[in-house]
Amino acid sequence: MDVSDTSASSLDSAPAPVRRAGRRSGRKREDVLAHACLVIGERGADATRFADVSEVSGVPISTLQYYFGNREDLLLAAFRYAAQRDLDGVRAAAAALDDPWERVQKVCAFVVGFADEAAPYAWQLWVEAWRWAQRDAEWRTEVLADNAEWRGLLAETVADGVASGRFRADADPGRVARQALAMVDGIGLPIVLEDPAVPPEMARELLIDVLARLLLP
Amino acid sequence: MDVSDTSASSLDSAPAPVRRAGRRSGRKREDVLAHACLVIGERGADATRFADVSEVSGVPISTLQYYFGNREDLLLAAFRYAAQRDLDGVRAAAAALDDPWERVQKVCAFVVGFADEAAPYAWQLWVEAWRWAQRDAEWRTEVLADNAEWRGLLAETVADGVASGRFRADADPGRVARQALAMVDGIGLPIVLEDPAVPPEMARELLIDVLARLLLP
Amino acid sequence: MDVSDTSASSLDSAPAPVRRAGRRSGRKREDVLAHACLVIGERGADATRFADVSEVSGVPISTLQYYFGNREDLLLAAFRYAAQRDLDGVRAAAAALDDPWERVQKVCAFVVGFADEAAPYAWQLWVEAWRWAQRDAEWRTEVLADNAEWRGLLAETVADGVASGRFRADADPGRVARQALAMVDGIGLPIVLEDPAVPPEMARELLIDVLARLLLP
Amino acid sequence: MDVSDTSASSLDSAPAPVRRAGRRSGRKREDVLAHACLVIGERGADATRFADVSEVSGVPISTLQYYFGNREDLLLAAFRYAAQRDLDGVRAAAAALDDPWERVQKVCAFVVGFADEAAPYAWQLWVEAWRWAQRDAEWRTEVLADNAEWRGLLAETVADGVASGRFRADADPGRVARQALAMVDGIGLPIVLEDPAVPPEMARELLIDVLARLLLP
DNA sequence: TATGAATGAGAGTTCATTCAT
DNA sequence: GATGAATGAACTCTCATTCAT
Repeated sequence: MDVSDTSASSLDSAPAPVRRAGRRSGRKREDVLAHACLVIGERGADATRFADVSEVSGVPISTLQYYFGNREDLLLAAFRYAAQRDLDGVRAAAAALDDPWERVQKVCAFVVGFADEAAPYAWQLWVEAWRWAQRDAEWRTEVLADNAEWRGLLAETVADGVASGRFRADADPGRVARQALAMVDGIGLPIVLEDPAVPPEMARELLIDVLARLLLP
Repeated sequence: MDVSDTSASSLDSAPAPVRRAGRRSGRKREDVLAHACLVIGERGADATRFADVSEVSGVPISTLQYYFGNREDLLLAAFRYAAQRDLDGVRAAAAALDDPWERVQKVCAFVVGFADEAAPYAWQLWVEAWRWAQRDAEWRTEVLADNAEWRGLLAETVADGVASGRFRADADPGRVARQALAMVDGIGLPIVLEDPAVPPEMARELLIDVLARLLLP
Repeated sequence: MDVSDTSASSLDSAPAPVRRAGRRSGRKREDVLAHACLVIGERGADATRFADVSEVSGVPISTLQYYFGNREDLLLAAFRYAAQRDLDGVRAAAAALDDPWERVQKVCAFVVGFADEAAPYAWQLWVEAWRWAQRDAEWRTEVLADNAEWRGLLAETVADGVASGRFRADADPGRVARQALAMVDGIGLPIVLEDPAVPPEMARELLIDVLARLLLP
Repeated sequence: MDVSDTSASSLDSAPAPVRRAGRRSGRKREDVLAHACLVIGERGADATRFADVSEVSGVPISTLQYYFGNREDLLLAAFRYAAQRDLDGVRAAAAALDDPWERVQKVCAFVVGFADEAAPYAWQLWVEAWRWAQRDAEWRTEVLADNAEWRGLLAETVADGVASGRFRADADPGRVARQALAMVDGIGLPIVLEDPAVPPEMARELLIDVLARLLLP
């Protein structure tokens, strides 16, 4: 649980920033954010100090403040970065699949960490974001917008499947997307807590079962 | 968002402790915990200071420490208190219902705050507990045990319904309980965030729809 | 260095109170003081809390306060107890010796811990007393009086030796007593610090050498 | 006994830092340490709070912590500073004297505060250091090293005197140094306590008498 | 642009002490 | 006479932030 101890495991393996930003400073900024996400996932947002991010990213504290201003601004920037990155990732992964049923499963699996492409600490960052969104308007906007993106992604896929006849004709894309998202969020809980009563394999199966009842003819 | 400002709204309406404990200190202890739960729900556990609980409950800081020792121990005690209280509440509410289908709906509705008997901030406390459980073994144990209780409650009801023929004969109580719980946890999210895309009434309907597909013949 | 850890070594072996006080409470009081001395020697007076003495002696904190009043009063009482006990001890030990030269050595050896009769932590308690005496009038009085006792004891012995011809005729009892006491106090330092440059055996020899130069013909 | 009251007497007369360090912070750091030594000497190390040093030195508490980290580290740094300063002082004073006998007296007189060059509270700081050294390994190392320096200084001087024939030919520098140091430490006690039975002039004379017996032919 | 130095605000914790029984 | 409950005071320490360079 200690960042400095896990340096060998995950915090050092910050995924290389996805897009090659033009400006050099943008490059460094993204690097910092990727590291910040790791710290947030590891410690939790409330417990994430400038000092932590500084230590992990190698960037001096005052430089972090120069870049991001507030501590809270840094946190929000990190969440925005992660949200975008995850969305980019899942879109890329989904685009490679033709079958709507497989696409739905991929999208759902992504957040919870089933998929290999899943970003580290994706679900933990989600929980952190929820918490802040409950109490901060700016975060709330951000989270709701992100939620809408995911919902749209799912709805679109569902609509595809309905159109192609792969899914039940009476499946309402918007409704099912909301239900699927809820299932995903809910089934993620025991996974992250490593609840022995709901091992990952069972969780996946239970999730897919619900999805099937909602979608498959 | 400020506790002292909202004192008129909810923080003062600490629910009267349920059982009249024999010891005077036990009485006061529970009172403090009820108040602490309100603060935690309002501010979040990380942001809950001794000073906040002291102010809201009227008990001096050093007395809080005398009672609970650590700040973290206070937090954990509050969660334990809330978990037990909610469980007691939902059990009482469910016991009054004969129809398994209505019982299932009542139990599910309880957590998310649909039901009138629902404890204040029940869902917020849940999220807080999840977060801590991710990083603290003691919390994890507590949360998993509590999860098991709810799962058991649901499974039991499902089994009743299957036995009475109210539910589909092929409904596996354990499986459905896990799925229902996931759905409840997941659908709570947009409710708490007051996501305009998923208003409470829709959330309830979407939840019940899934439950119906899982249970009803 | 931890009291609770050394419970097996020394803190439990509180020497049985010397005199059989008439009152039962006096008995318990002495017992507490003997324990308090151990804690003071182990931790230092400043770091000696009511809680420590309570834990070691088994007497509740409020009872300690009921007995001794202030924390400082407890400390002072403990020092008085130890000082008297040590003085009683060394007088008894010295009385058993006929030869003044042996008596002098016995008295000197007592404080530093050479002698078997030496009380536990005698020297540590001395240092603690010095420190407090520098800043507190009451302690100062106590320490000076105790110093005078030891000086008198030594002077008396020196006078005996001079009278009996065992010591140099020109040895001034008062002067030599002061010098001997200084030597004792000074040579105790490396012993307590376990200075490898001045092992106990060497310390004893160096001390006796000086005494010999002062006293022997 | 109160620092704020005695500000006019001694605490304001912080000796100007000896060497003009290059860095500005080094300058300020030394200044703080000089002040800290005064507080420690006045109050005792255990009773020395950040607030005291802050008030006397005019440096904010958080800055003290920024400089030294811990309270204990501040204390240790202060002792190191004082030890070095005293050693430098006595070496300078001794270097000015040709006669070994005078040099020995000067060195011995220094610690106890006879000499004019003596640092304020030198002996009090010694006692504080002893106490901590009994219970803390780091302090012990420091104190033993410092002790060794003083012993070496004395032994060197004795060897000089023996070589020059000023001292007895059979005087063993190492032995005599140990004995002299013990005498110095021991005779300092009544001086600091202002024991009326051993006024400073008598203490000095008693000390020199012993030294003479050890060294002079 | 980037960074080290410095500092104020705030929090947890310890501990002696008071009070009621 | 003896003891548990309760509480205020004091202190250390962490951390975000400001300022100067």
